Amino acid sequence: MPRPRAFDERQVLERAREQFWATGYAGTRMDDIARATGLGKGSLYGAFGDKGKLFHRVFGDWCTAVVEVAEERLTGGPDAEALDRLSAYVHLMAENTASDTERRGCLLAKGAAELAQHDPAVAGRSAETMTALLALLRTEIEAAQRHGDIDSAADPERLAALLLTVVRGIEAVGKAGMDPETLRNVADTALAVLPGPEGHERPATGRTPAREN
Amino acid sequence: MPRPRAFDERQVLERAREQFWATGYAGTRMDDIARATGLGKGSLYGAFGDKGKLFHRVFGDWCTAVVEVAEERLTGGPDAEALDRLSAYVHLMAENTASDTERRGCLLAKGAAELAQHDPAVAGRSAETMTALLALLRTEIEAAQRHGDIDSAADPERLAALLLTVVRGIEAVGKAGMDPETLRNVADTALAVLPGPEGHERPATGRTPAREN
DNA sequence: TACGTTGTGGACGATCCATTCCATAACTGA
DNA sequence: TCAGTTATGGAATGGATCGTCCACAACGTA
Repeated sequence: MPRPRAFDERQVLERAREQFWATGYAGTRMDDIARATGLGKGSLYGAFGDKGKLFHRVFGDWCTAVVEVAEERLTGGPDAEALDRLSAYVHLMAENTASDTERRGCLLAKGAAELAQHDPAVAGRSAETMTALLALLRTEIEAAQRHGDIDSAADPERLAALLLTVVRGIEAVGKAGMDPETLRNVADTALAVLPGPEGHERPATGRTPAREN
Repeated sequence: MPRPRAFDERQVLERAREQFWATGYAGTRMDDIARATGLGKGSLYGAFGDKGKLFHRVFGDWCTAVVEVAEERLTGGPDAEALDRLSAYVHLMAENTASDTERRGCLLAKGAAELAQHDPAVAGRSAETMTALLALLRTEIEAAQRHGDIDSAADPERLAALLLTVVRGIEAVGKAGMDPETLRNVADTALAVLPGPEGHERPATGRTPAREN
């Protein structure tokens, strides 16, 4: 019986995300979001509560999406392809950062940097996300170890933590201004230095002939 | 002939840095800085210009300090100890993040995350800083290669980029909520997977017996 | 078709914040 | 001691911003 909403909630959240992403939490005005989404303030506040609640909603959805992307790329395949999946995932993350020409970085990192210290909800959500990513990486590393692509004497938890750190680090140095080519190389190198099965040296750490500096 | 300043500029900048560090750029009010430093607004504006200029000053000083710390730890020693210096540096950075109980992260990362996209000065300064750190790491890796501690077939530029990414990544995942013990382990693991001289396996990637999960 | 309920969007009020202003203080050189 | 110059700090200002409010719109139901 009531009047139905004239907007698509999903789309509004997307626009709001773009705005927070572009200008941060404190730097984003509710008027900006109203303009970006086409909604009036009344609808905005009526549907999502205040600025903080809206951000938490956007941030939470983003964290969920980050984990989902990792799940899609990493889970559900034969052990024989586990290393390939890991490689594809790390390269995908590097490519995302490398091609982020606006240098917005990741909303997760940006939001955590700005708010984690003072907002327990943001801190908790980002910690959860890290834990989830870590678990996914660890599972794949164990799979690769079973198949003999990674030294089974290595601690999968430690290697997973290292890969996660590299992935998040790529994002950080990308935002700090490192050039895209180097970012891609970092992904290569990180995968190349993973300890291979004992006695088998992996070659990919080698110098890139095309580079002159 | 003029009235002399009643404050120590260095100390004021330190306090201002603490404030920006704690609450970010947009989240810091000039009143906060006035209270934190004990200065009146007149003195503050008279001495440092506006909020933006003050932040640039603080940010620039911090970048300089970051590079200086790296220089102190990394440069000027025999090749035989280059790997030790690298190890000490990476562990120091991990320790800094691990012991940052307030989870403020690094002002460089925080400032870059918040402002690099819109403030060319911040973007440029952080990029410079990355380049300087990269060069320092590369030099030490080359030294370690000369001494035979790192496989001389590996590209020092790539390894340097990887280490820098790990160092900045430790900071990022630390802020995102990863526990200190894991952060320290990441530093260990990153150093352990550096390609040793050919044929010599490095053992430190192994599982940690004390861990039960 | 009339009514009740909820959505809509822009105007409004209260607050906040960066910056300026100014009366006064502190100091030096004459 | 006096004059000139800069520092000081708090009040004032002007603009921005969050959240509320309200008159009106749209829809289902009786």
